[in-house]
Amino acid sequence: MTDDSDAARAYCLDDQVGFLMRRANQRHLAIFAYDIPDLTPTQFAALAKLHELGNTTQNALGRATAMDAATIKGVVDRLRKRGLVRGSPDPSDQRRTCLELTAAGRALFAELAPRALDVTRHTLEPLSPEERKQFLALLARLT
Amino acid sequence: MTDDSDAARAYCLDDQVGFLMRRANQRHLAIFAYDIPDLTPTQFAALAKLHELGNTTQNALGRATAMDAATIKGVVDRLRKRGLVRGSPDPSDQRRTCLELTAAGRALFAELAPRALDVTRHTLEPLSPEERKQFLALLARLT
DNA sequence: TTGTTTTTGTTCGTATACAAATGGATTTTG
DNA sequence: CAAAATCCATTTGTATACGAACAAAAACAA
Repeated sequence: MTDDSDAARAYCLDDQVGFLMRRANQRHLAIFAYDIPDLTPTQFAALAKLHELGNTTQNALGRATAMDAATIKGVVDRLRKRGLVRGSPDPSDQRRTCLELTAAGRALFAELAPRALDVTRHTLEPLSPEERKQFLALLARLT
Repeated sequence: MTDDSDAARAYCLDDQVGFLMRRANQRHLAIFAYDIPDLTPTQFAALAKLHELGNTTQNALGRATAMDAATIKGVVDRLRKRGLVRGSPDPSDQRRTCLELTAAGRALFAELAPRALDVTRHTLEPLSPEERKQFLALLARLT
């Protein structure tokens, strides 16, 4: 005899999207860390976007990689400290720092890109090719 | 004329599962924070599992909620500080602390459970009922 | 042109996350 | 039983995440 509400009795954590997404993400992060011990997923994302966009502003890179200003700052700081990214003042806007990949940054990205594609493959491995397409299409609509 | 590897040219961050999952999770977390400002998702997960399992050990609760020992400690500490969870030493095993919900914890869970179900609904809102089932089924296989 | 609003980058505070190391308690094993 | 392995909870260190506040610079408005 409980005095729980209906919802309290009906609520099952293991069936909630949030919990499933968190666990799926944990599994993905473990795969990433195993396949690419060199960088964290966010650091690699910043590297990849900087490679894709060419020179960019720090906050713009943050928006392109879905990180807020405070988060992208830390990520860029660590990439700069490792000599993978370089910043120079923007003459047309004194607030901005223009970011670009260093030679080492480009080289590392070229080395890691194929492994990053493997990470995606390994993450989706439990699904059939058809299911992978479905999953990615549905997932993209929840962003 | 670039000297990029094929993979470096083929790599598109926005198409990678990891990036999509991270963004879908961000959207979900924003929905959660809006619908349930009282607790964080992890804190609520711990509350819900403790409600579901009854009295439990701290590490066992961590395993049930997919948090490692260091993470669940912080979560439980904050729940205890707010008087939602109470701990007592386990007489049969001196290493353990037995956790249980307080009356306030049970009351808060009963109040929040229906809203937590709304969070799941809101998160999956962009999908049709059929697509939601598919998505959850596929997602569960990636955990 | 002056005053308002935005944007940029930074800092602070809080909350996950997890690796790694620790000390104490329990269990397993030889 | 004694040694080894395991488990519990904790601590330290690093890395996302994000809200909030900030100063300086730029864009915009009246």
